[in-house]
Amino acid sequence: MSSVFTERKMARKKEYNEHEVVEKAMHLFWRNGYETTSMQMLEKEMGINKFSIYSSFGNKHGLFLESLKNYKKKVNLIFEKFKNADNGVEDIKQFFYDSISSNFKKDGEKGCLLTNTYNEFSDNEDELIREHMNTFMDNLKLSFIEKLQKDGTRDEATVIKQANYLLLAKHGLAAAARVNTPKEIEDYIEMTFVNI
Amino acid sequence: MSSVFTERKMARKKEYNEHEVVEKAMHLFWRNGYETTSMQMLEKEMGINKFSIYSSFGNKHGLFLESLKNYKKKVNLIFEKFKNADNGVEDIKQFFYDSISSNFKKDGEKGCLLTNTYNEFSDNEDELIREHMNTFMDNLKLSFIEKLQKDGTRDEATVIKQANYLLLAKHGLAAAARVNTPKEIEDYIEMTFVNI
DNA sequence: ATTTTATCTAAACGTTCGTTTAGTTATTTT
DNA sequence: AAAATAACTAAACGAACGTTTAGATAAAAT
Repeated sequence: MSSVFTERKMARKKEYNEHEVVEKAMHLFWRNGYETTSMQMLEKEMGINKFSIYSSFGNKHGLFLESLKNYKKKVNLIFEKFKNADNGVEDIKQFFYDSISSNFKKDGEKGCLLTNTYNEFSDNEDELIREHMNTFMDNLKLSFIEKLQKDGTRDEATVIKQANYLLLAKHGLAAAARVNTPKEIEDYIEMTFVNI
Repeated sequence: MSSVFTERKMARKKEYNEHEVVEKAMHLFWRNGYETTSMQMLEKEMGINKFSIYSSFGNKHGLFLESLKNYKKKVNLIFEKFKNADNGVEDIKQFFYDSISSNFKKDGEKGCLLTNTYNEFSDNEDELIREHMNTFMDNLKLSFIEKLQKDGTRDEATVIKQANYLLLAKHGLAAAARVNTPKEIEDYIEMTFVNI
């Protein structure tokens, strides 16, 4: 990744790896959300000084954006698997399972970082964050539509309606994953796909 | 309501009505959440001085609890209608519609205050808040179970599974109502009940 | 070997937060 | 009318926030 700023000739090596500290920051943001995570907590979790954070990422907001990008990379692995699969609606269900399995509390993480962020910033005018969220949601919806069109014989209206339904279900699922057990989530996914 | 503290003989009348200012505080908390709402904003919205807030409600947390109670009163009107109805599963669907209709953006409110609070405090150790949330969720689930048992011929396992499903759907719905349109929400509710 | 400069630590910055206090005003009690 | 006191205004409190700065350290360039 290297610094987000223009590279200069270096006089002293960085004692930390930027990718590693972003990974740690991401997990902290994931556990606590943006506002609740303080620079002091980040300093401790990332194991580097505030100055180092600022020189590498500009400010807290810049660090959060890098954390989001880092999270998106992981999500994209699942998303690519989903798009490359070829079992129609069954792929969507599998995608739900794959998404949720990564949403579970390895070390206190709650739900999906992207969905949490979408909710935390829903009434916020932060353009950069909204851009991240909207492209993510749009991509998801388009993929659902594509899968639904390829599979079975749905008319256009049904495809749109079911895609909307699945998008909301996915959103609700990620929110619910914050407070429900894997078993409850599993039942929910199965129920969701009975009528798709 | 009167003050949350013991009543004393008064030397000067309060120039505000406590119920009215709680109503205003509730709407502000609803729009912004607990942490994002500052005492300064509350002061302005409620139209009274900080001192008055503290003498009436103790602190920000006390004011929030009063706001939650106030919100619950409104929710309970819908909830009572639901419990007193006698059309089985159809009542649950109507309850979803009734709940959601109150979640829409009259003046920028986002979703359901109780669900928002449940999410905002999900990793918080605040006993009083958790108590509010848990009793609310438990009551909801019990009511769903009761309705499902009375209606049709479901076995015990199916009742439990469907009640869990509906609870998650309701939770997800309230979260989704923050960022989706009424039309999308309506489609979602209809889809939800196809296989119940 | 000396100079230069990026990175480090640690302290301090100005704001804003929730909360409290000091002093004034208005109403009740004597 | 005077005394007592609850409710008011406005200023101040300490703590925590995100951010910046001053000075020490270490590696590259000369």
